[in-house]
Amino acid sequence: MCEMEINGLKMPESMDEKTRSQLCPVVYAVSKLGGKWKLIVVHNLIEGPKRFGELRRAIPDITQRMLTLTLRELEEDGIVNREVFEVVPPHVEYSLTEIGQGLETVMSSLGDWGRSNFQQRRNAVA
Amino acid sequence: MCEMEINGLKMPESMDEKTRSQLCPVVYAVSKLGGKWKLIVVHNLIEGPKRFGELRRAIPDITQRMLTLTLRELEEDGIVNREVFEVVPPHVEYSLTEIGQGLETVMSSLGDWGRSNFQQRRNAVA
DNA sequence: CGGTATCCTGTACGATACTG
DNA sequence: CAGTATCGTACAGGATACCG
Repeated sequence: MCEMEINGLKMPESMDEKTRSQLCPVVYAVSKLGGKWKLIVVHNLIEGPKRFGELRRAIPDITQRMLTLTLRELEEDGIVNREVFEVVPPHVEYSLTEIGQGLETVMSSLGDWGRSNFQQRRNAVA
Repeated sequence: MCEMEINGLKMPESMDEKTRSQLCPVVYAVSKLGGKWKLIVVHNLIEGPKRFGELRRAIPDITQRMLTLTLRELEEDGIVNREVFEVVPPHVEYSLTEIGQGLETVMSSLGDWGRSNFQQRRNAVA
């Protein structure tokens, strides 16, 4: 289940359970996308590039600080691109890299699940 | 983008941005699956039911306490089923509910992304 | 075996103020 | 506009011990 190939080689049999589980692609993905805001920010960039302020308005509960930190980490992980236009007033645009766009199917399946789960549970109450 | 229907009705136009964003299915999904361990646990139940101890061994870094708490929350959210066999020694089995199984596509796309991202970034270094 | 019950801690996150 | 810089804290999560 948790196979992850490294340079075309499967994980060696000798590898212990712990290291093994840390190389699981799902575990790996979760480690990159964990935290309170990362998926939300990615979600908001799926449609196309957005400026800092646009993201801020689209995610009302996020603080300026957390938006900055989240974007920096996503950038470091090669998920988000940051483009600075040297004008006054400053203009900075964030967009998904190729890797980031690879998350589109994740986001849409997550959205599908959210919708149907929401429905089912509402119906259960009603 | 963040449409979520309630009893077949779209969100009213009058709803403000904040409430609106909280009804986004992606935001909803993330709120149910956030935290350090939920997706990992779900991932481990995709293949089929597992006992408490099996989960514990499959996720070496999780503490007994966090596994319990995580399973309880997943149960409360209708994602995981808990079945107790009244024998000695105790035997408890956890499995995915129908809602939980709906996460299969999420998990597999997440796994796909993890794999390819992992590859791309390794190749970039090499 | 599959848990609770306590106690404790780190850090992820928030609030506020300031700036190029 | 798009950020840092500081400071403060709640709470997610860990360690340990004990139990039916």
